[in-house]
Amino acid sequence: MSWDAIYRLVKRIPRGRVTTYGEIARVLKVRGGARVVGYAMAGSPSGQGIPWHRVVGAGGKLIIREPHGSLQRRLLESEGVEILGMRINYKLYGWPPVRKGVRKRVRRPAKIPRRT
DNA sequence: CATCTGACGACCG
DNA sequence: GCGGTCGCCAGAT
Repeated sequence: MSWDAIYRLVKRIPRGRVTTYGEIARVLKVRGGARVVGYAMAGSPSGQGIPWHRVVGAGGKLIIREPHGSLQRRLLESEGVEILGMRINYKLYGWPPVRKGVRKRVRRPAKIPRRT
């Protein structure tokens, strides 16, 4: 897994929305899971428009320690994301990375060949 | 090669 | 809901 793929996905997060390390890990099938995604973000090259601040912990928790924590907080608030304590209302601001045009199609029990 | 350290997350009490 | 544990794995030492 190249971190580049992670960065590309993060770039797609719209302003005012957030997603989680775990989500990214699942969608891109990162071997190391969420933790490695966090590691990738920590090493994300600055000045390349990567909105790292839009990536939060599971459930919308802000887990970044200082000195970047407060920065993330500021950036998010400037985008209109409401922060309560150390967390965000993920139900409201969460952005699903998955292309959900593809809803899970429930397998119809196909018509039972009715014998007469 | 052995250990340690995380911008994580699921679980459990 | 909150803190503690444990599993995860990629670098750093």
